Amino acid sequence: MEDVLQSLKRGTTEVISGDELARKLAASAEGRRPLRVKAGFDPTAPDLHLGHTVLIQKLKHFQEAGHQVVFLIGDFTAMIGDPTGKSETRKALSREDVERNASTYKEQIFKILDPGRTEVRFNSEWLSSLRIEEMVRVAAQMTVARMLERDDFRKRYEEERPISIHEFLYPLFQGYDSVALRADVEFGGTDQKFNLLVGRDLQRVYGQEPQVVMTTPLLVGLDGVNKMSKSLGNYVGITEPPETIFGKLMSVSDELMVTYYELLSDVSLAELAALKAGLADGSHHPMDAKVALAREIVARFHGAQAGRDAEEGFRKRFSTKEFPQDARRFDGAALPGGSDLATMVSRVSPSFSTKSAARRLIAQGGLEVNGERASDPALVLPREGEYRLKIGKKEFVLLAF
RNA sequence: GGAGGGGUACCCGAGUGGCCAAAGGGGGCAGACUGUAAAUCUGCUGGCAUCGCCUACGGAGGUUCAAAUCCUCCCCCCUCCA
Repeated sequence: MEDVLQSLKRGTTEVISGDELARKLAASAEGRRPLRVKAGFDPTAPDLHLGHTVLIQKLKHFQEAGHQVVFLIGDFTAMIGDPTGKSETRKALSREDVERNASTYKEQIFKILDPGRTEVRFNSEWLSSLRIEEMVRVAAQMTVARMLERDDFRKRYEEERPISIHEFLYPLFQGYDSVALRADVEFGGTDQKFNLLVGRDLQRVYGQEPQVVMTTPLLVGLDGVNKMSKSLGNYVGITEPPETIFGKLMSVSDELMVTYYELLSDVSLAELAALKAGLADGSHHPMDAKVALAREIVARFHGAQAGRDAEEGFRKRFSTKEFPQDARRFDGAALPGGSDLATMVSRVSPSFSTKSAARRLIAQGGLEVNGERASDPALVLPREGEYRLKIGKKEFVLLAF
């Protein structure tokens, strides 16, 4: 029992409260009633990345302990707009958009979660028909002063930046979701803490036992500074190709690698401690540790074989500097006659898509043709045979005439 | 309803008639170094091209030999007072 509790708490930042969780678990075991564990997601961005999986891994742990996961898609709350920071009004999603995004979600989360123990719900189910009287009742539970306790609201208020009224509704609706779902536990990132606590308050008002609130850390993105997010481009998407995931993970700093081990890996706490010790005294090479991590993550989403293949491809490409077998092919016939290197690169590479950019790249020594650096942008290659192009650091293309 | 502040390149932010394709920082890209790390150093960072040309400082007009900078109208954002 104690072991279960510890494993469920592992990796969380905060549990409010641990005692309540223990009590609920005990009651659950006794009454053979699984706990309802809720986590909410925004339907506008169905591309999950590793940052989301920190939380999903936790849900999985609950599932493995026999509990019921409720995967809530906030389709209604998304329609009124997400209050994070900017004043960009979200365009309303059509029913079809939401449905499509939801199925993408399912496809992705079921790489980790067990579909048989996962309930997928939409909050429009109860929110879109919520009577205005009911809404007033909900809103009456909250004061402006308390809202302003929330970190981002307070900051914006102090800095005299605008806060719209509807942003105040967001936490209320999220809390109401917990009432509607009769949640026993709610998970969220640490930035969700306030919202999660509102759920407790509302549940009390509705005569329910308050949910236990569990928060997970926000995963830092590949840049090592900002939280992982798609819009910042510092993410690893779980549907990305194996070699992309592998390559991205290999390029993180050693420091960040340790963080990733802590939050993403399945290695035990003991193994993790051993790893850290090894890194510290130099007996374990950081790159080996990084390879192992990358392999594990790739395997999680693409299978063990894909993990091994990605590792091998990576080693060949970068350690032995071998031209990759699976390099993208580009048909030389698509190039205009008499194309110089700059024109060629601009047509072939999505990263250097203007002639100016291509010219700069080449002049700076970022292009290799058949293993030789080619630094004259005006050079014209004979239109015959095949050329192995290395464009910049990461792009390999086989150009064939 | 009234008063004031503001919209500059991917982002932040300087620039108030020519020396402005626009300081500085961040980010990004490339090179060196490496473990395709990180840190560091160096260079580049609107487009097309042989001098040069085109596009660009919220939008549309105007003044001027010359406008991000001055004038007019419009759009948008923010703050304060009521």
